[in-house]
Amino acid sequence: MENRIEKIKKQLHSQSYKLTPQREATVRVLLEHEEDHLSAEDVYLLVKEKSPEIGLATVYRTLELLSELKVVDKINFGDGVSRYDLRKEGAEHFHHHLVCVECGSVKEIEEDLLGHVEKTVESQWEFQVKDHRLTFHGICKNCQSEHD
Amino acid sequence: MENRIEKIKKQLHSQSYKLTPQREATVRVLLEHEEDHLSAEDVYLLVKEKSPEIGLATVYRTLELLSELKVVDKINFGDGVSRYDLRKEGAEHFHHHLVCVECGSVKEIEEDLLGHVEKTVESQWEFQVKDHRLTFHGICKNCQSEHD
DNA sequence: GTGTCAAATTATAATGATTTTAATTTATTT
DNA sequence: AAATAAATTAAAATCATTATAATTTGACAC
Ligand SMILES: [Mn+2]
Ligand SMILES: [Mn+2]
Ligand SMILES: [Zn+2]
Ligand SMILES: [Zn+2]
Repeated sequence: MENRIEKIKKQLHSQSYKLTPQREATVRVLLEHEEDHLSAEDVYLLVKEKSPEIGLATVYRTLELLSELKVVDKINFGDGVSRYDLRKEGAEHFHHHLVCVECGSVKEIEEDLLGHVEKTVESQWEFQVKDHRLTFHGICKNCQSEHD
Repeated sequence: MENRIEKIKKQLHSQSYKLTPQREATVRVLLEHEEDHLSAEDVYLLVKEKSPEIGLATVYRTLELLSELKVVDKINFGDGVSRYDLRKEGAEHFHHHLVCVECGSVKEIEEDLLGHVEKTVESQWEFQVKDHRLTFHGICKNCQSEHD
């Protein structure tokens, strides 16, 4: 944890941003909820528990900043809000998601899986791939068993 | 064109919805801009050219309805608006997108490409895939040549 | 240490996309 | 033709996000 924060601090400094108390509190919440997909409001409420004086606008600005630095990825599952997802430690690309259309659960896939597909895209479509967003919609393991 | 509209009409009827003049006008706009990725507002303005009496709320409701029927897919490229994308004729799955981070252009890939990956997801993660969303972010052919 | 400046934050107001509401119109059934 | 349900309109409301103005913080110069 402290280790990850140190790294993020250095990333901020390298672009001459500071790790303010508000930013640190926000990062801590993100680290403590790494599996989740929190909205700005969600993050705000969680940060407020430990740092009640923080403002919602600051959380928004911090998340935007972390997004520019690629510390988090901003994603959208189609409900009306943006969600913020920490990059996995040392990950080159954004990870994938499995969204269950029955129960709404979201599972993560950290394996890349797209190496071959990206090579095809680069050669067939002459498009130089930098990153990807992949989400599968379907029935999760749980909901499958409940069905029959 | 008339052929596609007939099909959509039948899809609506099968769920006991009607193809009202407003709905037809909206579908026509979508068909005439199949390559584009129009926002609700975009669609509204285009429909208004031929049917000036239509209301924005109707366009929203129509797009929502078409989305439920899987005639269109609602997507989000990270700017603040939802965009509505017609399913390709007879397509089983949603098509993929190549978004250029330099110029913002969006290109479509109709080939599926994910067959193998989906098999892996089904067996390794025991997740029954129904559909997918895949977007690549990178440098388009045009912007590549301008670079050097 | 005190003054100065830029960056960051706060509280609040504004914006803009989308949804809801109430009244009206249209189409369908009796 | 009257009754009923579905769809639409115009307007207001909602809600996520962004902008604004005033205040605070922290680094640096004197
Ligand atoms: Mn995730
Ligand atoms: Mn498309
Ligand atoms: Zn499920
Ligand atoms: Zn480009």
